[in-house]
Order: sequence, then structure tokens, then C-alpha cells
Amino acid sequence: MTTMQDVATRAGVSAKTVSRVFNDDPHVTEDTRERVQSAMRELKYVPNMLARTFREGKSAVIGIAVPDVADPFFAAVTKGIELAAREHDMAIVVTSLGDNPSLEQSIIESTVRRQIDGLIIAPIATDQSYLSRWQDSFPIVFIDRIPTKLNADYFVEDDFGGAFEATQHLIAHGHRRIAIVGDSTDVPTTRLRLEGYRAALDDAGLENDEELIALGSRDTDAAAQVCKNLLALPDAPTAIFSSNARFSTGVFPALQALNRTDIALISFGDFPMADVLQPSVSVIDQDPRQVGRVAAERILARIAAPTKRFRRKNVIPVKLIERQSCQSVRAPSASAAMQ
Amino acid sequence: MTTMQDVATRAGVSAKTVSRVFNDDPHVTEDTRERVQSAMRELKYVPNMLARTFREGKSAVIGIAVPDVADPFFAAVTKGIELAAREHDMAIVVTSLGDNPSLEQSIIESTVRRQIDGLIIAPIATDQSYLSRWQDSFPIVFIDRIPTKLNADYFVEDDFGGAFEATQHLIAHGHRRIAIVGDSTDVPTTRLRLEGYRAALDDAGLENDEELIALGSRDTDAAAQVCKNLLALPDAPTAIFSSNARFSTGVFPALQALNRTDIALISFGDFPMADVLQPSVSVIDQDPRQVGRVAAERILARIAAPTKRFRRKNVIPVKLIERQSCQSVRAPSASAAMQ
DNA sequence: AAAATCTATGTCATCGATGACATGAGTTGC
DNA sequence: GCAACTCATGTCATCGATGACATAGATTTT
Repeated sequence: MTTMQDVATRAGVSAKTVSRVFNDDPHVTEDTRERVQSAMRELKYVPNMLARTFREGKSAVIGIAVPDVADPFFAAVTKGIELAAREHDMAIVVTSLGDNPSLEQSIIESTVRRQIDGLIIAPIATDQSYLSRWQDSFPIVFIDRIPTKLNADYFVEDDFGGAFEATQHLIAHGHRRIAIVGDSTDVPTTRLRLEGYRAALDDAGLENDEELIALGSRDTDAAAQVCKNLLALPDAPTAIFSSNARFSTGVFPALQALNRTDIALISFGDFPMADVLQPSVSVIDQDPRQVGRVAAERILARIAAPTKRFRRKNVIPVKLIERQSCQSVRAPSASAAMQ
Repeated sequence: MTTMQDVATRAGVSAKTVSRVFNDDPHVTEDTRERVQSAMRELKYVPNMLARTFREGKSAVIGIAVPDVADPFFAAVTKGIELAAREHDMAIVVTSLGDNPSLEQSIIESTVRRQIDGLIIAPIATDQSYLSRWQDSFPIVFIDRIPTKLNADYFVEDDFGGAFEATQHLIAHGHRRIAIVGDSTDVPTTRLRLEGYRAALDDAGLENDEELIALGSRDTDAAAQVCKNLLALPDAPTAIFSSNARFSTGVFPALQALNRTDIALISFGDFPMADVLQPSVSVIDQDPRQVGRVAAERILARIAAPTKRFRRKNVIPVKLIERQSCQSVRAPSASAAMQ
């Protein structure tokens, strides 16, 4: 590993002068500059960023913590963050939080030790108060899910609005018995989506049948099972609102396996191939890449202007993409109910 | 930011003693240890990893460079690497190389400056000789694509074998005119898959019709277009071998749009929802998570035993997952040709 | 009892780059 | 001709943690 001192010796100057050349300090003669530069080339000098950033106390790194990097939604968010970060020569350190909320804090702490300059987190636990001690060391931005027991910037999708619109859409297509499938209401996102769902039903004067509220699934397979159970009910739903994209990839195959593609389906969150499935699946689209970008830009803005005030709570609008999965009224009981 | 010195002052000892307590050095009296520990707690001391790793010259970070983090294949690879890395308390710095080969080197260099302890790369350029200068600083492992103009460890899927098997599978189902769709043959991976395809045709005594070799697409949309052109040929193919998963997500919708799901399709690389499409798509499965894990383990093994010798070239077997998309002979011309 | 050994703790230097400040040579102005 | 400046370059200290080595008591060995 070549250091500045090595280059300095080779060029017959002091390390400081090499530093000056490297940082384009104007107070260096053309002659010296050239000698240093060729020494750098000969020795293939590559700066040790660790040394520089350690001195600055910063690392030029944005930490990212999401439930799962391999999830298409978070993968796209990560991409958005990366592209924004690169424009400022910052790198990203990515961490998956997994699905065990009790590990969140320790995973985050091991990231924080690396002196990150900012943290973007989509939390899985129900208490982020442990983050407060770092709030004046570096900016923290929440995405997808709002912080709990902590005040911090966040960028979330319009969970309530999207769920409301999705449910309303199903109602407009004649459905009266609409189920909601999703994970636990411990997740604020899910809670809001449930509220949106309820509000839409209320708005239409429809009953909130608790039997149709099938939340609490832990993974895709569980969601598929829940879906099967719903359809086995005496008074089964004619439509399903899947409150997150990951579970939709479980619900859809389940419907297909039961040969019940007559059941309408709408998904909160687009997912790969949703547009070419048969029937193609209507979704509430969230534009994850954009979420990543705005979160990264907020981090960068806060780094650049630590005292400036910003809007804490940011709700990103979502968009209904209508496809086939709830286009026609396929539910006989629903049309009967309309009379 | 609390430093060891702060803790030391609070506990009335020297920084070194704090360091000893932190690193479980046995030469500390129980009394001192407790005093230091409670000082740490009171001051919420979090070690500055940057300082420690800077001193060691290492960063406890594995760099990952892939064409696109948001691609499901590479997202899964990344996850595999992350899980293996975490077991050794290492973090991952992820970078997307994009699709401009001329940027590869500079993107890698900015990652290397961070004193990474290892690099896992799925390259996009056709010359990695620039990496040679770091080969004795830290281990480098290639995945998915073999290095060009450089000797380094690699873990690739069995491109030739997988393509051979896929093509043979189509042939076994009665297809005689089989097209191959994919990106440029500049990509070694694609070249090998083309060879596997050709070998299978040769084996079966079938002609290699250059008209059916439709490589060189740059993205998903281009692949879709190529697919349309193929079907417009006077003597159109009855089956398509899509040489990568990303393009399959373009080819499938194209077939669907043309209402030509009678055309058999097999994809090199599984992709989300491939199993629930109609028809579900047969694939050559690569197990990206495992690729990530073995690559990470190699990096860790090389760090642990720098002089030990390892197998450089590693080919990971692939597995044909048979689904509906080429189950039955739907190609009339093919069955006619069999007579 | 002196010497050898061990124990708990401290002091100092170090990793690489870079700010603060110093130095010495050259230039300008009166 | 010398003060006042400018400019190129050097020296030193620093960031936080930690190895190498030192020291001062306590304990054991002979």
C-alpha cells in the first residue's frame, strides 16, 4: 500500500506537498506538481480514504437499514439512494434487519460504529427511541414506516389514502365483501392501511366484517394460507385487498391454485410481473426508487445545512394502476347484493 | 461523540485501561472494570470503528459491485453475501456498475479507496486488468461472470451446461426451430450460453440457423422487440431460449401481447412469479443466494489464510425447473419435421 | 533478604492525511 | 536598503484506538 509519504520521498518533497497536489492547492509550482503527479502514477498511489475520513470524523457513507435487501421494493429503494449518494461521492452501507424486531437495535448499532454520515431506515421494531442519542451526530431519515417513540424525518407512502383508494376501487366494481390480508398491525404502515380500508367501507355504508380482516401473517406462505382460509368461509369474500406487495406474491398463486381467479385482487405495492400475470394485478404503485432518492437527498441536505429546518413528515402520493384483476364484476353475490 | 478518553476521565483511569476493559483484557481488576463499564454506560460510549480499523489498515468491509442492485438476481446475491459477512462482523458496501462498461474502473476505484478487505464483483467491462494492482492487498472474487485479462477466483454458474440442458429440453419436446435471445456476446456468460445452445443443437443433429440467434439486446424492452421480430420471420421459431432472466421478463410479455403463448419458452435464470405466470415458465435455476454466500465465504477464507491455496475456478451447477412453458409440443411444424 | 516474577495500570508512538503555523526565498515599494 | 508582503514548502500536532514498553507494587522463589 502506497502512502503519501512514499510518494513524497519519491518526488523529493514533503508529504504535505503531496497532499496539496492531491487536493489541487494552487500554492504549488507547476514543476513540483508534475514531479509529484508522476511519482503518484509510478507508485500507483491510491488515497487512503479511511485516514482522511477518520480525521474528519466522518466516513462519506450513508447507512441503509431495510427489512430485506432482496425484497424488490427495498432493492429499488436502495438503488434510488445509491444513485443520489453517488452524485455526492458517498458510498452506501447496506444492512438487512430481517424479521426479528429484537435484533434491530444491535444491527443498527454495529452500523453506526462505522461513523456513518447519515442513516436511512425502514424499521421493523416498534420502538426507535434508542436512535435519539445519535440524532445530533448525523441525520436520520425513516422511509416506508414512520418512527415510533422518536421524532425524525420520514418519507412514507400515503398508506391511508392508497388503501382507501384501493378499497373504494373494489367497491366501485361491485364488491361488497372485501377482505384485507397483511402483516401485523404492530407495523404502523399496516395499521394505516387498515384504517384506509375501513374508512372506504364506512364511506360506502358497508359493514366492517372482522372475519374479513386477516392481518398478522408473518411471511408470504402464511399469507397464502390465510387467503385459502378466507375463501373457505361460509360467506367468503369476493375481493381481496393485499396490504403489501410481498404478500401479494403469495396471495396470487394461492388464488390460482384454488382456481379462483374470479376473486378480485388489488395489491398495495407493485411487484414484478404483476402486469403480465393472468389476470394482471391492479396495484397501488409506490415508486420505490423515488422514495430512495428523496430520502437520500434529505440526508444530503441535512448534512449540507445542519441548522436549516425541513419538513419532518413527508407523505408521498401513490397511484392506482388499474389492471385486470378487479376490472369486471365477477362476484355474483356482490351483484345480487346491489339490487 | 464520546471517546475512550472521555470514558477514561470519567472513570479516573487512562484511555488504555478503558481499551482493555472494552477488549476483555484479563489484566484489569474487577473493581476498575466495573467503574469503567458504568462510565461507558453513563456516557453512552460507542466505539469509533473508523479509528480502530484505520489503525489496522483494514475496514471490516466487503465491497460488492454488481451491474444493478435492484435486479432480483443480484439483490439475492447481495443478501447471500450480507448474511455470510455478518457472521464475521463485516459490513458490505454495495455499488451498482450500471450498463456503461467504461465507468466500471472508476466506480471500482472509488470503492477501493475505502480500504475494503475484499471485493466481490460481477463485472460489466471486458478488461479487469486494472484490478491486478490490488490483488495482493485484498482478495477479489468474481461472480456470475469470469474475469477478463486477470487471474482471480471466480464462482460462476454452469453457463454452458445450463444452456445445453435448456436447449436439449426444448428439443426433447419436439422443437426444431429454437431461437436464442440475449445480450451481447462480449459478455463471457452469454458467449458460453450460446456455445451450450449450439452444442445441444449439434448433438441433436439440428442446423444452427443464424437467423435464430438474436443476441445483442441492451435491455428488457429491446429483448421484447427482438422477440417480436423473430416471430415475424417467414420460418419463425417454435421455441425461445432466453439467455438471461432479466430479458425473460421482456420476452414473456411480448409473447403474451402477440397472443403466442404456444411458443415454448425457457429462461436461463429464475425470475419472480415465473411459477405463476400462464403458462408458468421453465427455467434454469441458479440459486443466487448461494452464489453470494460461497463468494463471501471465499473472501473470508482468503482473509483468514492469505497464503493458503484455493480452487480458482468454481462452477456452480444449475438445475432445470420444469414448468408449463415448454411442456407440450405445441409446434406443428416441429412435429411434422419429426416424421 | 535479595532476586525473580507477576499484576494492574500508565506513557508513548503509531496508523495516513491534513489543518495550523513556521520558515525562508523572492518581490515590491518608498 | 529595508520593511512589508507574497508564495512555495516544510514541521508539527491531531483525529481515536491500541500495540510496545515502562513502572511501581505485590507476591513468590531460593
